[in-house]
Amino acid sequence: MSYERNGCPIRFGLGILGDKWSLLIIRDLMFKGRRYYGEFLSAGEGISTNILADRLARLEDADIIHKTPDPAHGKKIVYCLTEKGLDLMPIMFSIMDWAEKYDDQTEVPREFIKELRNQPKSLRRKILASLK
Amino acid sequence: MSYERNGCPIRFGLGILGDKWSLLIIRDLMFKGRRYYGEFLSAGEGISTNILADRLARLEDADIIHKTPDPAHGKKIVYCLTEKGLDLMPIMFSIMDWAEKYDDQTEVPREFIKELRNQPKSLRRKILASLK
DNA sequence: CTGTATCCTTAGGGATACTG
DNA sequence: CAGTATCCCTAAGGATACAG
Repeated sequence: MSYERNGCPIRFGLGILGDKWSLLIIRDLMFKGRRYYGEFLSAGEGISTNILADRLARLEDADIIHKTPDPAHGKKIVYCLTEKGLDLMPIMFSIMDWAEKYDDQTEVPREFIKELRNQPKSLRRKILASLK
Repeated sequence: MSYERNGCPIRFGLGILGDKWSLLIIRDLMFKGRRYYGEFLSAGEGISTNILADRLARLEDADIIHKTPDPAHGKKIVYCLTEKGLDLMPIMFSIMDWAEKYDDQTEVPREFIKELRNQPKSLRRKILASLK
């Protein structure tokens, strides 16, 4: 009910963008080198455990993120962006551009983001993997 | 509470993207030639009058849209995008690209959208004004 | 035609305690 | 550490009637 997609790309996009938390999680994965449940939790945004777990599950269902057991630490679980998730990057960049122009509180993106932007897609994943 | 901006462009963007209706109204203004309250209402999305009025007011507060009395018809009111609103276009395009790639229900954007995309920004407004 | 006002329902989400 | 399970509360939003 309320809003079905039926062929509109904007409505489709709103399925992922149209809530308060998903895009922040994606941002953390994409630009901040956060990869663990605990890192999202303590990111200072104030998301609560149940909501975080719910969004992670939804994003995984939508094939935007992917979870794997951390090879290094036995217990931990690592989240990473899928191809589909990485392909959200142009949206992120265009939002950043807009905010940079119209929000005086927005800081200029960090250097590595500018750099990232100029790389071919194939290199972006490597750059992200080397973060932090 | 909950989520303040303090310098993050994504959080800033979520002010417009992070709800269910605003982006659909912007889409209607930007690509569908809808300009009147009544046209938004009967767009088939099922928005109700109070919500529509509220979103229009918010978008106007955010300087994304602008309302003027219709010079032609005495009673009507015309909504249009401001410069700031028009500058959301790259975000729209990037969402469309993503949806076109990953949503099999999404139809290829109509020809004029492709055309619009290739125009310099200065011409886009004119093209939009001639819509419908 | 463009909204307000009201009422009511539901979904989102915070807090907290608990589990594998 | 990575979640579930509750409980509860608020804000979002649908329906409808009414007003300028």
